[in-house]
Amino acid sequence: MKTGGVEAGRRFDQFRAACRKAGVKLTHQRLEIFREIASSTEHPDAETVFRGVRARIPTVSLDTVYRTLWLLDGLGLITTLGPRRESVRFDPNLEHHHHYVCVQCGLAKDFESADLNVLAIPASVKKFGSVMATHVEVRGLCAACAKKTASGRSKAAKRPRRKPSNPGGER
Amino acid sequence: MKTGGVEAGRRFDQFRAACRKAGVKLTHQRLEIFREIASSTEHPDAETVFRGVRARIPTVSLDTVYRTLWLLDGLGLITTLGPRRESVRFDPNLEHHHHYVCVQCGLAKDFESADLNVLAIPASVKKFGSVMATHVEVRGLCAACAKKTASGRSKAAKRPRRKPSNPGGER
DNA sequence: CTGACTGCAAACCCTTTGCAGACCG
DNA sequence: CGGTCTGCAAAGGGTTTGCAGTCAG
Repeated sequence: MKTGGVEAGRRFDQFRAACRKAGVKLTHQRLEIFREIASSTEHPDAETVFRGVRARIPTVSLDTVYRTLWLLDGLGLITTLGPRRESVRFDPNLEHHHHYVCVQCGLAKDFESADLNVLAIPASVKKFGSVMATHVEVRGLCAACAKKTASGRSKAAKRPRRKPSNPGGER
Repeated sequence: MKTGGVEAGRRFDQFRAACRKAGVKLTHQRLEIFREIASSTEHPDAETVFRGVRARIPTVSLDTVYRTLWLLDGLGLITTLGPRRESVRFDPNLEHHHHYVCVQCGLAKDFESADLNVLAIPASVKKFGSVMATHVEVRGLCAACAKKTASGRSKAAKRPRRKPSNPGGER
């Protein structure tokens, strides 16, 4: 399973260009780690990427994989799925509802919408398995963060490694 | 911010009934932990619930909070947000896309849909902050899990504490 | 050559678990 | 009273970091 050669080539160029621009070095490890994740149609975790890369570079270390993955994330070449490294969050709302999530602080708010409860799901999804529920996640910058950010950098300059925010949300 | 007294009362009754039916004891700690999460409009993590409960029961321990939260989850009185305690997963797909997620094994697949890219978001969401993107998450039981489960219990009897599945997805 | 990068191992944080005493029913 | 449940402390597992040697530019 790998993406077409042409597409892949374009992504590699993007990668090189991004590295150059960001002034980061283009190492063998980084190239292979990028290849591994870019060719994956799944959403691997670090360990999985690690195993894949290790097949070609037996000496890579898991930490390098982590470092590189976050680097790629910082360069905007990949993203993360769901909340970045956070603790599990519990939800007392049992109604069918949707979420607004702040991309910066992780604030999560519920909202309801009858329209969104009955979305038309493409037939192609059926091949993955049964459909039990659908849920919309709206991402944006919450009011509080917008205020804070207004007087500073507009892009997240530094990726928040651990605990990017207050888990409880606003309050 | 707390839910109305009447609503809250109903939820407490539900809680008591569920405990009785499940044969679990109704302890002071559990009651307070339930009160804490049920009255929260946020989606607190265990630590946050812990802090709230500790204000009323100074001797509670964080582990009891964890145990109780998972118990409530098992009883169907609360749910968790996003993937349960898993490692961070990286996504090389930068296009606007949506996800199919298996509730059992955590398999995550991408799918695209022009219709879903342009959902009408309720105006009420605006009050939370800016809207940058919307993303639909379809939950269901993937084909592989459905096959496995076919010959056994239909409900998840035991909550998978750690690493509920293979992070890489199918393959 | 030189600063950035890697690998190693130890540190960290969140979460879970074993055990003895406390408590619900 | 008996079986659960709690609190404590220690183990676990994923992720990050400090350091010295290595490599890209």
